[in-house]
Amino acid sequence: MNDLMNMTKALADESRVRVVAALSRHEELCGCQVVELLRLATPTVSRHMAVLQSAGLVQSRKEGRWVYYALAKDFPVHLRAWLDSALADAEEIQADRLVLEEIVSCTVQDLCRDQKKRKEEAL
Amino acid sequence: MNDLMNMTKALADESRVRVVAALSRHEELCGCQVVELLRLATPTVSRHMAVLQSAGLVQSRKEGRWVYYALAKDFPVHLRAWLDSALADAEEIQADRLVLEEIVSCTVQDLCRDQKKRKEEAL
DNA sequence: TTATTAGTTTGTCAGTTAGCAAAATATAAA
DNA sequence: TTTATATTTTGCTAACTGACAAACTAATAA
Repeated sequence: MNDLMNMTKALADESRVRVVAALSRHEELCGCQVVELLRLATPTVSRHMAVLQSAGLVQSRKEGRWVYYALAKDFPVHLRAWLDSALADAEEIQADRLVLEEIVSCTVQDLCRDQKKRKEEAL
Repeated sequence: MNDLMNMTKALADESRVRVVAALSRHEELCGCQVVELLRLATPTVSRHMAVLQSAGLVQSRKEGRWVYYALAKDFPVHLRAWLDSALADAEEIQADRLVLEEIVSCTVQDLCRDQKKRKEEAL
């Protein structure tokens, strides 16, 4: 029961569901790409990813300075089916899909550089 | 997306998941039976059932003084499959099953009478 | 080594939520 | 009508959660 509750609680947040939906289509996303998608502060995103990981819904691997996230290999099949059908025509997810195409069309290096620039301009 | 989030938030509470699991096996349960199962204060249970209903996971009908709850007719199929498999051998749910057998073995009238007695003794 | 940078951890604040008691509502029984 | 009773609503408190900034870690680059 505890395992299930960790999952339901992880899914009780819109940002985290959006990440799961994104990973359902994109195989792997690195931290800065998720930051770009959600447009939340880096620490907040890090927290969200930690919650998803400790719930067993997401796994990660580290490559150099970057952390790549993916759906857990044993992501519950029925859960995925439910999410897919429930989100099939959700506007927010469709918008995310467009943003994601942009995000993955450039290298993570370029993406990080752009983010840094934006952050500096915001001061 | 909003519909989905209402569901995930409704399921992000152990008591509410236990109720859904109970209704997955018992077709209909009245309010006092749910109180008996969860052993929470009546107002608390009423709140939980309201959350489940406004999420569209549970429906209710009123019969005299009693309110009977059931899983919503259009309860998402894949969600149900996920919950069933995830809770198949959860200890808490197995314990609930035994309690439920007791609960449904007497009439709601008798159950309410017992609850009233217990409440008076607690003063 | 020193500087840079992707990500995490910590501290704090605002908003949300589960819990109960008490009051209110609705329906049946006397 | 009055009483009893099953459930809901309201008001309150304590615990939890998401957000950010600032400090910290880990790993590459100069």
